Amino acid sequence: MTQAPSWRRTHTCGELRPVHVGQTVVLNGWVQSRRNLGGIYFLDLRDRYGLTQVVIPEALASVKLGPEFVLSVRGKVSGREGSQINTERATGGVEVIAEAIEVLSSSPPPPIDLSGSTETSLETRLKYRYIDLRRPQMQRNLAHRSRFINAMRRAFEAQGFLEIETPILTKATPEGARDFLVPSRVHPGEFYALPQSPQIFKQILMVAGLDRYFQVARCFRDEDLRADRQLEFTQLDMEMSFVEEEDVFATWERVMRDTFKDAMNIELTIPFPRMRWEEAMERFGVDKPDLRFGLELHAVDAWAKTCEFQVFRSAVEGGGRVMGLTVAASHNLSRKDITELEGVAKGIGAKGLAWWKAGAAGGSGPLAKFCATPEAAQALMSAMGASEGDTCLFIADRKSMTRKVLGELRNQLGRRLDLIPKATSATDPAQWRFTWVTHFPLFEWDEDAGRYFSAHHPFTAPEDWNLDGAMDGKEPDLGKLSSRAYDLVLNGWELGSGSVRIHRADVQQKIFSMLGIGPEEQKRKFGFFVEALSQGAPPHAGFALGLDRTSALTLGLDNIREVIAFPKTASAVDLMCDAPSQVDPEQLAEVHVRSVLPEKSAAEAPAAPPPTAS
RNA sequence: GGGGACGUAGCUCAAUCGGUUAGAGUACCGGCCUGUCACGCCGGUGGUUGCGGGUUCGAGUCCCGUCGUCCUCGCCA
Repeated sequence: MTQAPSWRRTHTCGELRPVHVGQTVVLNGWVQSRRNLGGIYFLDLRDRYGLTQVVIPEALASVKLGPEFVLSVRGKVSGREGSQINTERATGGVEVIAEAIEVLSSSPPPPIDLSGSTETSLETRLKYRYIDLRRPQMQRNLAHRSRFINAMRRAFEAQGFLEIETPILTKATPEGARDFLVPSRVHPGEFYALPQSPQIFKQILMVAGLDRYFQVARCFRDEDLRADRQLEFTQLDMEMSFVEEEDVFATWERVMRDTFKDAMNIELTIPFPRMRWEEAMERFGVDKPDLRFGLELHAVDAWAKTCEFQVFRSAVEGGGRVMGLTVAASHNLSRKDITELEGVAKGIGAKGLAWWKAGAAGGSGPLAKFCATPEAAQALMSAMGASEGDTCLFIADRKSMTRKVLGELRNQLGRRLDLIPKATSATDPAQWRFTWVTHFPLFEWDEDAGRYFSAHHPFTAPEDWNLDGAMDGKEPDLGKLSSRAYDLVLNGWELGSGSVRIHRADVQQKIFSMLGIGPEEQKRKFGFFVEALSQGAPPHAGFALGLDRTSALTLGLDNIREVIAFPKTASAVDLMCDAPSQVDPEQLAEVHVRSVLPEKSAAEAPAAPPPTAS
């Protein structure tokens, strides 16, 4: 009795080389393309590892083989000579002469072009994600992400960190983003929340003496989506005890250096620069500066205060700022460019955009008449760091608006004027400009709510443990307090954030009070946490890095959907499985929940749902 | 919640100022082809122009509504 030959592969589709010539092999994979020349018939078989050309002999030419059919091909490896060699392909020196073909699975023509000749809409890609993910580009993206995360894991383990899992079903957190709620079947009327981050748990792990924790943690925030934001996202979360900022920075710098080397063969230079939040805002207008180009903001308040231009003077006298950007003459910024930039500025909320073509003799443009004297012109050029013929752009407004507008203009000009240097090679470390931004404000005023909120989160240590006298019963200006929160910024993207934490129960309670959370509410929502802090909490600090963003950025992509296997659309829908969706009334009853739809939807509810496109 | 862009064949797109039977490439099907590798050549199938209403002699095109996708502001401790 003879055993039927197995369909199982002996090699992958990216594996065969001239050294295998003469061997009988079995390949498994998807039909990428067919080229039937009549007397000879070629087929490319694809799997995650590559493409291999298969030659179909006459005897097998009648087997129906459509694109994306899944095959097992048994055959002999044959060498290719001269012009037959495909130098574009790793397996191009060989081909497999098929002796037997088994169709493991068939397929209709795919709705997504897998040859790479046309770009399919994201909508179709997400609906048929299982086909989209067959594309080599997507497989490369996911492989890169996997390598990157695993390299980080090794780097943390090498530094003595323990990977510890924390709950997904947890307690709703007041403050911050909207929670996803999960009704409890066992406890009618009560809800779990999905974690916005493992924040409280990792701090408690420090209280528990675990000393060094990390986790690849899924986080959930029920807020609107963006190209760089999903409802659920992944962080490399960590926390460490008996440390301060510099210890956290040094740990992460080693991790990033090792990870970039390991996953991408890039030699990062460490340490990364540090700058206080105030410095970042003053020099770049944003808290996540792109350091790949200059074009820094210049303060011209002193000049503005004494000039004849009423808009500038009143801005400064009213407590605002006058600042500007200097665009080198070589960029030939046109009137049309300036008009467009003014549109951008107004879109953000600026009242206008003043400009001046710098010149010792007064220059030109709307500001020229205020620079009529050589002294005034010279002083403005000096304040703006401008040379003859440079174009200066000015915003005069409230401090925060001035920075915000110029920060955005700076970023746009960076792109429009091509100020970002091109990488000299794939492993050029100069294209990765990291920086730490430190000492963010502790609180931010919320106009609508009429109260202060934590700028980072309420567990962030203040720069001054005495809270500028608040611990002694005084009442400081909350808007002026600095925190020990920090961000890691790469090329203008916020990769992650963290802080030194409050390890003192009394300070934690004081912060809650400052946020308007009274003793009762504190006890109900954070009682267990404050109690933990009061029972031997070590000083500790931590950080969390957004892995979706980091994976995308290190692949040169600006949309995190390209590094997430099953992402959601801008309206938070999973197009493949059509989630969210209605559930059976029995299911709702079981968890003691009844839907109360908004007016409009409620009126439509009895009608049949519209048919979905098929 | 606000703003902008888009929605036409399985896929990617075109269709002038509102005017003939809505086209092309690709895919698919059939035929030819012995060295292709996005094979080539010939032929063919394929459309409720997202959906609903309106204006008009006439709507893919204009108007209103609605649904969906993308970007963005708000939001995202």
